[in-house]
Parts: sequence; structure tokens; C-alpha cells
Amino acid sequence: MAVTQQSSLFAVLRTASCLESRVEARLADIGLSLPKLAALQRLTQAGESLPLGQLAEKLACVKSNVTQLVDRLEADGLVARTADPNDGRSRIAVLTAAGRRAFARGIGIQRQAEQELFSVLTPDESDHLHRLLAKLDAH
Amino acid sequence: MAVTQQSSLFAVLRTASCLESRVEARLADIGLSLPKLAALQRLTQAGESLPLGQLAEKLACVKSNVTQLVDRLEADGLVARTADPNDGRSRIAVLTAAGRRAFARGIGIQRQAEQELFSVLTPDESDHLHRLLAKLDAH
DNA sequence: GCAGTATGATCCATGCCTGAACCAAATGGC
DNA sequence: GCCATTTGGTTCAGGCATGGATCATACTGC
Repeated sequence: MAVTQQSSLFAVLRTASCLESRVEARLADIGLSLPKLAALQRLTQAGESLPLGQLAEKLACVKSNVTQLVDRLEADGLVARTADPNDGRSRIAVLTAAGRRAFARGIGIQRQAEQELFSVLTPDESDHLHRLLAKLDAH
Repeated sequence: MAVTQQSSLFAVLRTASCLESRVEARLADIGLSLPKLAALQRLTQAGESLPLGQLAEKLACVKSNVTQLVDRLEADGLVARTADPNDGRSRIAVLTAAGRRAFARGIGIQRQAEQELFSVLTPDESDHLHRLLAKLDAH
């Protein structure tokens, strides 16, 4: 008899939160979270510093979120806020030495976890998944 | 040249949050959210009422979360807390008339949104997606 | 029956996210 | 140069999630 197919929407959401929490669990070992790691990554990619507004853009979130995220990262000693010489309103988040180390470790953990979690898929399947997801994202 | 394949992990997470926010946006029109709708659904499925602990189990979340979620639903007038005659510790969440109406409307919106969002996939693609996601979930 | 333990719910602190209100600094038109 | 507007950030209120502490009630062994 036919398999009762569960909601596609919830299938995607469940898988996502499942993957997310497994990666988060590993990152927690070094005091990082996925949002924190993402912020550190953007900063690294941008050459270690970015005005908060641009960081918000790259993280595709609202500015007030970045304010708080950087607050937490600053409390952790991973980034510091500095003044923007060209614009008195702007504040620049810059990676600290500890931030660079945390990012290096975090990105390693993330890649490792990702590889393990997705090792159940063949390269072909992985490709196919990407194509399907891209279709869903479109517009 | 080869396409630089983006992280599979982030591809899944991005698609999920994208789908989620589009459904949430529609639900917001009637004052619901996905977590609230999910709670109403469990209650409906269980015959309109459930002890909070069991609701937490069905929602696969922690009890303290349900306490707050039911607080909000109660404030919205969609559920009410009643005593459990068999157990003085237990509190039972029961759907109100407004809760039944909200669930009926919400589930309609959700199904409609889901259908629209997944209409970009053929039934075959949808099947395949399910299989891939199931593989990722597996243990 | 009475300790001691289990359990159901809540409370509190915290993380992450949003949108609205706000403020100070920059900018553009005149 | 000055005022109105725009822009960068923060603040605040609130939603949703977690884990740990707490409390009252139930249960269990004796």
C-alpha cells in the first residue's frame, strides 16, 4: 500500500533543525554557536573587520541582531568594536587574536561535522539535493 | 569550469529558514506562528486536550518551552489550562472555541502555502527530496 | 504511615531573532 | 552655512528555544 507521505515542509524543517543541533552540539565544546561562527567567518572573509551594518547584510539579518551578536562576541573576547575614522556613526567589528583562533577551530569542527553528517549521501545524491533545494529557494 | 559547490549544511539550513519565514509571514495574518499552530495541531489530534508534559513530548521540545508557549496561547485565548483530576501536579491544556477556529484557519493557510511553495517540484522530485532528507535524518 | 525519591510544572538566566522607536552623525538642497 | 532627511547603531519589547533550580504532589519501600 502507498506510504503516507509526510508534509514536505515539515520534512525539510525537521531535517534542518536536526542537522543544526548536531553541529551546534559540537561547536558548543569550544564555546561557539553557529551564529557566532558565521559572524567570525564573515569577518575573516572581509579581512578581519567590518562595519556592523555590513556584517548584518552579509549575515542576512537585521541590524539589531548584529548589535547583540557582537555584544556576545565581544564579551567572549573574540571581536572588538572600534571607531570608524571616516564616519562617526559607524562602528567597526574587528577580529581579535582569540577570535582568529576560535574561528580556525570552529570552522574545522563545522567542516568535520558536515562531512560526517553528509557522508550518508553519494556525491550524486548531494548534487541532486542541491538542485532541489535551489528550486525551492528560487524566488 | 567547475561550479564551486556551497556547503550542503548551509544549503539545507538556508532553504529551511526561507520556507519557514514565508509560511510564518502568512500565518502572522491571523496572529499565529508555526510553533503555535503546531501546538494547536497536537491538541486537536489528541482530542482537544493534553497534559503539558505530553504536549512537550509531542512537540519534541523541553517542558519549560511548553509552559511559555501555552502562556502565550492562553493570552491569545486559544487554549486554557485546567486541573488534572487524577494528578494534582499535572495541568491540562484544552483547546477553546477560538482555538478550534484558529487552528482550522491556520492549518488551511499552512497547507495552501506549502502547496504553493512546493509546486516548483514535480511529484518525482518531491519523492526524491523526501528520500534524501530521510537519509540525513537517519540516526 | 513515613521517609526518600520520581515527576509535572514553573521560574529564571541566557541565546538568538525580529520590528519599532530612538539618537547622533552625515548629507544634500538651497 | 543651515535645516531636513537619511543612515548607522543601539535600545526596548516580545517570540521562541534551551537547561538548571525549585516546588508541590505523587509514588515506593519499608
